[in-house]
Amino acid sequence: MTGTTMPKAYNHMQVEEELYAWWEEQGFFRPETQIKLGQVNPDAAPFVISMPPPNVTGALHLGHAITSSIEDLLIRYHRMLGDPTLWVPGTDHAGIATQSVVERKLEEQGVTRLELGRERFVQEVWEWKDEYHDRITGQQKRMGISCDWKRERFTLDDGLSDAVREAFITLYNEGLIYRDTYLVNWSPALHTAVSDLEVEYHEEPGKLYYFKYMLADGEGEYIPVATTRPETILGDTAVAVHPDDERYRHLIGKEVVVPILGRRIPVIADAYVDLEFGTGALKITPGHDPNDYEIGERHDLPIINIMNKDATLNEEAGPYKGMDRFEVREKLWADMKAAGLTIKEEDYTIRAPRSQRGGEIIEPLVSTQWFVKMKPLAEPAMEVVRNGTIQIVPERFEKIYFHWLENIRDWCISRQLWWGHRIPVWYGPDGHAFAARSESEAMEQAIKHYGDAVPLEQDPDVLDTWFSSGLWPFSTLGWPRQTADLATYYPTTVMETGYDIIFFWVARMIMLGLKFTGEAPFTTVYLHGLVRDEEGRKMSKSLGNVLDPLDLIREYGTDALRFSLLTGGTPGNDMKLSITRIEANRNFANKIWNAARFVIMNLAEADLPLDEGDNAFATTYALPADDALSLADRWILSRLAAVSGEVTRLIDNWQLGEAGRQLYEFLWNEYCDWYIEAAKVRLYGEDPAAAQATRQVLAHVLEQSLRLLHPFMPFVTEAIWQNLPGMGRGGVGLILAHWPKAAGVADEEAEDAFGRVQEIVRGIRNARSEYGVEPSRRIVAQFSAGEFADLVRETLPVMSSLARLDAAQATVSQTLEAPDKAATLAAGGVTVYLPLAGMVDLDAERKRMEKELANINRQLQRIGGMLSNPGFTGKAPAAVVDRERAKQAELETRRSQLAERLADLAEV
RNA sequence: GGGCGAAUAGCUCAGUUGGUCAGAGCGCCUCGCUUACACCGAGGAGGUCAGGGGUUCGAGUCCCUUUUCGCCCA
Repeated sequence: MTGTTMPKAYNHMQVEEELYAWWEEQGFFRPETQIKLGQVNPDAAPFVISMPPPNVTGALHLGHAITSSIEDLLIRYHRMLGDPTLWVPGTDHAGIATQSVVERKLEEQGVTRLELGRERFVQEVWEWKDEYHDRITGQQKRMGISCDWKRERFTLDDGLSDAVREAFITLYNEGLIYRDTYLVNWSPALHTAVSDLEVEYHEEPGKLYYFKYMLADGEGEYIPVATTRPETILGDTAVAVHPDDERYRHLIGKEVVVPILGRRIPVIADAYVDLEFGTGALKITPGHDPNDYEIGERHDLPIINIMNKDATLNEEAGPYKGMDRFEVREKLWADMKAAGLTIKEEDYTIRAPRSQRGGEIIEPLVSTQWFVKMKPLAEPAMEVVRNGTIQIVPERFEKIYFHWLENIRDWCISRQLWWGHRIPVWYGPDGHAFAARSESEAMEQAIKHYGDAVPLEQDPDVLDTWFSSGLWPFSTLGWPRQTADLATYYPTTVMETGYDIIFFWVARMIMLGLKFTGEAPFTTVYLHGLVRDEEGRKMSKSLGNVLDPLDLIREYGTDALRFSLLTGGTPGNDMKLSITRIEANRNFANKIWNAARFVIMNLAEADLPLDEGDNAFATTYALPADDALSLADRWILSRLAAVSGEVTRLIDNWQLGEAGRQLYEFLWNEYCDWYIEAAKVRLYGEDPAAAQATRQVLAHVLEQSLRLLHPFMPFVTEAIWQNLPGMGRGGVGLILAHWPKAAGVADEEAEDAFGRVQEIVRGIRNARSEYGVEPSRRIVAQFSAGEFADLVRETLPVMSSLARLDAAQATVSQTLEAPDKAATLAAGGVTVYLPLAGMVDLDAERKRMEKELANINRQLQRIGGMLSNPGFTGKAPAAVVDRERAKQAELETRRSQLAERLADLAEV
């Protein structure tokens, strides 16, 4: 045994950054390198992922970490399969989010955006972007992601900006983009319109205010009305009642008087009114409520806008002009109370519309904005999912996807911001709009239109960030230019992201992808759940409870974090972060490290032949001839084949977590706990050929397992692999090694036989423990092994080592007269006597065996019931019935063994 | 109001064509510094798989229903 340079404990800090730099420098993340090195079949269909671009708002959180973990797993897996693999990274300018953080930062310095002016402000944001971009990519590198940094994009890059303009102009020319004055969601804090999706509704305690709408011509007659927003009374243009409502029918067509303002408005009938709610009469404010807006359209009601962009009231509010809306709510109500117009207030839970970004109350406000007509885009997007061109995983999200698209509304895409893609529209003096790629192009159009050059002014607004993100899968590959990348790598393969942006992003990419490229932008949508903190709270972009993955990486290592995120949950379901789990997975990395240390220490002197395989990337340690294999060797090889097949199948079926868990169990519980321990016997034994064969199997199984584990834990596996003698020749990394082919057939005989060995060893260990035998003491065992006598003889050295038997004193026979004072156990089809001189209490022994016997009888009864049921034997698959029969036979053997022994004991 | 998800050992969670599926990690109890690993090893305790009904030879696993929690949409 020689030494190794591998330290006793795996030190992730020592290897991760260095390995990452090496991978990147070698170009391993690029498909070009795969092709150049011959690692890949250049004609094979490429595997491509467009990375969901993180916002350049701030630091990454665990949501990004899970995205990185899953996507890198898929990328590494496919690269190892030999597919040309491309992962396109990038970042998103995140209009509202970034603009508001920079604004906040400036405000802290005592400067406002308006003071600075558009140009200088945007410059500030670019500086912010540069800083955070570097921070973000730095974090991603620490996560170990193997994306092609040379193809990195930013949504405001020139190329992507071209794509945005191209998309806008195309839609505009087709009439799918239009400008209109409409009731939109207005953020008074950010001074911009936002889309429906950017409004979140929160249930909050509020009040329902009941008051009197006095009839204009009645003697004190009034209609009672209830509202949660009294300030909107000032913008009312009607009061609506249900046409069938007996209470108010006689008032339809009459007029009522708006409190304080004294305007006269009509009482109208509309079936929208809910008879049960409030008083059954509804005040209508078309200018400040979406439902009222629709009712207003139906009845041709005037729209009165009472609000300024900052949510103070305007001159339409009469005496309340200049006051904030919430102030008015109080003041107006007080004034109405004084005027005797109020009835009552009651507590009421309101659904407050709040900005997804800043959390402020959103006000519905009429304003002129740009919209995308969605219906024509939605239909094809539904079709590609319906017909299977795109598969959504987990499938249940399809329903959500369809529901949204079926009820889609036009998309408000203009934002009154400075940070983003400027709307490519110029206006002539009369307001005529020209959509163009540049001002000069707009001028050409203007000259054609007006017959002469006129001063043009570009629309000051920018586009919704998601408009550019919606083009991401193809804009990053060069579109609208017909580049080689676009031809080769588009459509992409998998879109992997969180389910929370299925509407914001996924649906829009599908719609825009189909529209502009004629193809679905990817074939699979894989949606992961949200990572929550330990209290189960959502970790969201600017909520504040974000955990920096870097802290976890520093403490536990990237592999531990990745493995935890990958195996900690199931597809599409949220996951609470469990620190103890990360710790456990750190330990797992250490476990593998040490298993490898052990193997390598024993390998160093040995001359290990290689199995060249199909090519250098498949080269692994050769296995010894079949007849040189021990039972344990055959067993672990059979297990490796099974696990390798299962892991492959599970990844292909998107069961990434389950695949990881199987590897964990295989490596820890089978390879380390059983195989390595069993291998030590032959490794340190007298027979050099046996030792050599064992080394080969140890090395082979480890090497193949590292490949399987690499996509889950890239660093520790690569670090170990680089230490494996003979591997990594020619500067190749595990990162490019080929995925293990479903090797060898299952060796059922070996699995059955070794299973018996395990049962016997466990039985003996259990007995030792129960009798309190000192761990270090070697004990005598006598096997009455029946048909398994040969097996027991063959594996006696291993069992002796694992169960600390005195091999020299052990006896093995087919049948054996039971010794008088011995603990007895029936396991693996054999009876084992442990003559623990002076330690065996026969009464206790009897009790123990009776208990076990009872347990066996219980099981036999259940199986007997099943097997005697013609329904079961007739209908269940033969394999299931056979398995139960075999189980029954095993149990009957054990029962008779135990019964026999009990009978013996009875005579003592 | 509609839809979806979750409810499994003290805690965090697995369990995908219904037939060793009653599991893992952590925690807990007993031992142990055996030359890879104490970031470890061995043994052990612990759950009527939320309640009820149904389908089936057989159901955490499918259907219905109730309860609790969470999310999405209106």
